[in-house]
Formats: sequence, structure tokens, C-alpha cells
Amino acid sequence: MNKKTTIYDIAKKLNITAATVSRALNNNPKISDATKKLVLETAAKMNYEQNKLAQALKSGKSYNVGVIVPRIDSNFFASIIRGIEDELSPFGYHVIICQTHEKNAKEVENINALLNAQVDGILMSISKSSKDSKHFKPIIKKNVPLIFFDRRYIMEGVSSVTIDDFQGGYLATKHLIEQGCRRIAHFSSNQTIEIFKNRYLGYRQALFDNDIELNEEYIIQTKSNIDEGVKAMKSLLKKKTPPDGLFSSSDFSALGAIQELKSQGFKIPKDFCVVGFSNEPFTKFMELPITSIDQSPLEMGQIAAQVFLEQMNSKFKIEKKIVLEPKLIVRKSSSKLNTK
Amino acid sequence: MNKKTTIYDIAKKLNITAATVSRALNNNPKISDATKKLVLETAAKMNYEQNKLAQALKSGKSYNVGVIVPRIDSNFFASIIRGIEDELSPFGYHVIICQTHEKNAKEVENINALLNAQVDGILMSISKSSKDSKHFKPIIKKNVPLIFFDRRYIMEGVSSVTIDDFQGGYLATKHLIEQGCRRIAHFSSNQTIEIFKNRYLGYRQALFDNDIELNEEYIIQTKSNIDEGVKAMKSLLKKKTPPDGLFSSSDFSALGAIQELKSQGFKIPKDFCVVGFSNEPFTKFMELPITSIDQSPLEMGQIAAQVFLEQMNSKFKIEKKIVLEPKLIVRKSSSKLNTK
DNA sequence: TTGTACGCGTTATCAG
DNA sequence: CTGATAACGCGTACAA
Repeated sequence: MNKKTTIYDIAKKLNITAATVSRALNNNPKISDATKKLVLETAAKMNYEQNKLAQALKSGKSYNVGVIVPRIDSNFFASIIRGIEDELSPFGYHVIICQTHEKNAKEVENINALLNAQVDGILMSISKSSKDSKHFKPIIKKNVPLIFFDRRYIMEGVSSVTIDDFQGGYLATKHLIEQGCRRIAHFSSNQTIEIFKNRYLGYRQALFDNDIELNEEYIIQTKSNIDEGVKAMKSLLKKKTPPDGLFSSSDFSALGAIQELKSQGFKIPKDFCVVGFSNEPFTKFMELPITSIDQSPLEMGQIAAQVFLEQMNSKFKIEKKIVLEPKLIVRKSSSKLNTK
Repeated sequence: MNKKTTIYDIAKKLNITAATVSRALNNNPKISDATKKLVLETAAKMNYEQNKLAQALKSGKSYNVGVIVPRIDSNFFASIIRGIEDELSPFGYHVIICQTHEKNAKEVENINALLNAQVDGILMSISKSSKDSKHFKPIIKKNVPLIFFDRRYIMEGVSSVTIDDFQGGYLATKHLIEQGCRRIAHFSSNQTIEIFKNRYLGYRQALFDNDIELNEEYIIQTKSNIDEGVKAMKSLLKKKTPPDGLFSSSDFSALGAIQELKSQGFKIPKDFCVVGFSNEPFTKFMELPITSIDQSPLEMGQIAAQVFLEQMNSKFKIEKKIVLEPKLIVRKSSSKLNTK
């Protein structure tokens, strides 16, 4: 019913060409101020709105960027997306969300769909089951800017924004040692993912630097949820020499561990100290707030977006590897000394 | 460098027309199986990929839907978005995310931007500062399906998916009464927003049905955060006859209230019962888990998406007002009777 | 300063 | 069953 008004309609009304209208609307310097004004006014009067699709087709720019995350209903990724959206929307970009649910197949699918939809860039965090990097090749081939955040693949010519997970693991473990812990356990996850590997390596290095022997028995692979944390802690407490501290790569499994410790009568932090990772909101809400490592997801998203914008404004290929500093947030679950 | 192959390229190669190629690719019944096969094969060989933008320009369908929420980094909205994305992506739709940060101006801006980007539909929850409905008119005028979820505007011809907030307020309050509470306070929010109004009305009705007099002093307007909850509870406890129960429209202010109660030495649920709203993840993680009303956000998103799909497949305008049942999740913060 | 003419990639209409 | 041609709405060399 309501045919959208095009530049042709307004051209006809003014007895000029669509080309002139187009130029006037785009503020082309070669157009007289008089006609410019005239065009703008009648455009407004006729409720003209630029057809972005036509423009996109013509220019090749869609002003859409794709964001791929394992899932959106996690505070960490949601905050990153918020950061990206806040940073990009003032420049007219829209954010298209895709979830992988940690499945490699979904990841491939999403990438194809986004490329197909002609996005101007892809910002993503790889899924846990992502094994090789060949599905990223088409992105590179098409010269679509690709920026990894948090979980990345190390690739030439590709930018990334991560935190120093090694440092995160190191800080967490060193803190536990300073609290007097000597038998420190570690909940890890899929070691093929760089971030979990690095947290583990940081943990290891901190032990080494403080002359504490690594005990392989204390290292457990868990998924990031409460039940797995409970299970893992159960098995730890059955050892003949149970640990007296835990650095968990996940806040959720840290919480599970705490629940199990409490139910077995341990006093935290007196008998046992716990440090998580990610600084999920709930860690600070607990009656026993949990020490954790903050990854500044909001900032991470903002920076990833900035790198994208920089790439868009540059004729050259940019490769930035930005590493943010993790922050240790000390809370009651680990502060033996100043129990505040 | 890598010119994308178009249907012309493959037409040239086969000495046929682009039209034929297009038809073959779209599985048009009037094309011989022979050429169909031929086209598909060479298309694959030449790495042909349909240009969605051109198709969108031609057809007017972008296969993008816009989702507008106050903010994405809240479990409630993130879960809804997840539901929408899960439901829509199998049908080839992409989800574009916009945030209003509860600002009316941003809401107007987002709507315009989405319409401009030619989205096939808009699914949204209005911001708290959204005062009138005139910025929705352009959506209707352009015949773009509009579907509200949770926070809606009551408009003719517009579908919505909400929960029965009256019932939610009623259930929460009735539960408190059953636990023996007789002086029940209520934290509310902006009464111009339907959902908060209805929760209040449900609260009121439950009191009435149980012959408990409404005490205006017990009703406080708070924002949805911990500090405001602390503040509000402080003021309540200063009254000459303080309440013995609280139904809060927000889990966050409920948590603040609990913190204040504890710090003043109250035993929960013995001395005071608390019920929140939204079933935020943290409510279940606490050592003192908080009773709350679940709004099934995932389901809400899925249903909103289904209504959208239904609308897309229908020639007629559909108007569905779907109301989901809230679920009372009883936890320790209010279960005096069976303290489990 | 403005008009002419064409291309972006696809699909629909009308012939044949 | 297939070809020729126009159209979607916009931007831009080239010409005037």
C-alpha cells in the first residue's frame, strides 16, 4: 500500500534527475546549495528514507557485523556483546548475533550465513569443540575483517583481544599461596583451548616459583557447572592427602566445590581457600563472596569493536594482538588474613 | 581481488541466460532436469554463492529481524534472545540486537534504524521511560510485524507474549500469607509500566482475599538493584510496626533487603520472609536461596519467534495476545514451614 | 553545477 | 523448456 518514496519520486517532483537528488542527499560538494536545500526539504516532506539494501548492494557495505559466541545467556558473553554494540551503534553498524552452543558444526554454519549476508566484519569467540581453523579461511579470502575475542585461534593477519590467562592463573595461585595454602588443586577444562591451557600454565608457574611441587592428582578436568564442581571436589576430598586450596577455571565449578566443602563441614576460608575465574555476578552476591579473576568483558567488547573500526578505516591489513590484564578480585572465599 | 561469481558468470560458461541459471538454482519446475543438474554442478565448481543483498533488494525480504531490549547483559533478556535466536535461525533468519538502556530516545532511534535496514520484523520489550506509543506507528504503517514480549504497549493489531504478572504478584503474596506473614511489604517500580502495575495489583488482591488490610506505608518504589533494596528495607525497619514479609518486584532489590535484614540480626525465614521476582540465576545459588517467580524467558522468546513466523506465513494480520503462567519457585528465604 | 547512462546481482514477466 | 528484457533503488564515471 505505502510505496516507499525513492529518489526518483522526489526527482520527478522537482524536475531534476535522480542522480542530482542522490548527490544532494550525500552532500556532494558539486551541488549548489540552493538545490541541496530544496532536495533535503522535499525529501523530508515526502518522508523519504534511504533504502539501505540498495545502498549496500551498490557499495558492498551492509553496515552489519556478525558476532559469534558460544551462547548469549552467560554474563560474560552478554557483557562483551553489550560492549560491542555500545561502541558500534554510534557509527551506524548493527550487530547480528549468532550462537554456536559450543558445536563446531554450528560455528561453520554461522560463518557461512554471515558471509552470505555480506557482513562487514566478524567478531567471534571460538567454540570449545572447534578443532581446526579451516572454516576461517573463507573469511580471510573475502577480505572480511575477522577479530577474535577471548577464545581465539592464532592466525596470521587476524587480530584478537584476549586477557592474559597465564597471568590470571598465576595471580590466582600466588594469592592462594600467600594465604598459606600449600596443596592447591586446579579445575581445568578442554586443554586444546588456549585460555584453559594458559590458566593451567600460570598455575603451574606460580607453584614452581614458590617451590611447591606440582601434584598431578590435584588437577581435574571439569565442565563449567555446579554439579561438576561438586563431583570434582568430592573426588579430591577422598584422596589420602586432600588439598587445602582450589583455583578453578570456572566460577560455577568453584561454587560447586564450595557447596561440597561446606556440606562436609569445612570452614571457608579457614580450612580451605577457593578462587574462581570470570567474576560472574553471583560471585559477589553470595553470603560467602567468591574470590575471582575479572576479565573486563565490557572493555573487551569495546576494544574488539574499536579494532574493527580501525580496520574499516585503514587501507592496509591490520594485525593487532591486544592482551588485557586480568584483575584479581579478592573476596571472603580466600581471604584468611584480613577476613573482612 | 576475488570477484564473487554471479549467475552471469556461470551463465556465460554454459552459454545460457542468467535467467535460466536463476531458475535452475531456485528449483523452478519449468527447467529440465538436465540443465538443472548442469547448473548446480558448475555453480558448485565455481564456488557460487547467492548474493543475499541483491535478493533482498529484489524481494523486499532481508531475512533479518530486529530485537530491541533495554539491555542485553541481564539474564532475563539474554535468555529471551537466546530463545528467539534458537527458534528463528533454522529458518534462515538473523537476529539484530539493539539496546535502549531504558531511554525512550534510544528506542525511537533503534526503531528507525531497524526499519531503515529493512528488517522483516521487530520483536521488542519497551523501555521504562517509554511514555507514548507514537514511535510504533511507522512500524505498523510499513506493515512490519511487531511483537512485544514482557513489557508491552497495548495496541490493536499487535501481538504480544507476556506473563500473567497479576497472577505472579498474587502467587507470591498468597505464599507469604500461607507462611504466616501478616504485614507484607512490597517493592514496586515505575507504575506506568504495565508489568509492575499488575504485580502490585496481584499483591493487593491476595491481601484482600485474605482479609489483610493494605498498608500504604509498606509499598515502596525502588529501582532494580541491591543498594536500593538495602535503602528501602532500612526505611521499612524504622517504622513503628515493621513488616514481617516482603514481596519484591525485583530479585536484586530483594537481595538488598535480605542483606539489610541479616545485618540487623533478623533470621530469615523465621523472623521475616522474602520473595523476589524473575528467578535470576543467583537466587538459586545463594546459601540462603531466594524464593522467586519464574517467567520462563527462554520459552517467552521462543513463542514470540513462533508468532513472528506465523505472521510471516499468513496473508492476514494476526493478533495474538499470549499470556504465560508464572511459576512460584519456593526456596529457603520464605519457607518457614518445611525448612528444607 | 547538472544530466546521461550504466552497473550492483537477482528475479519476474512476457515471448517464443 | 529457455531467452530477452525490465525492474528493485542507489551511486558514479563521463559528458555537457
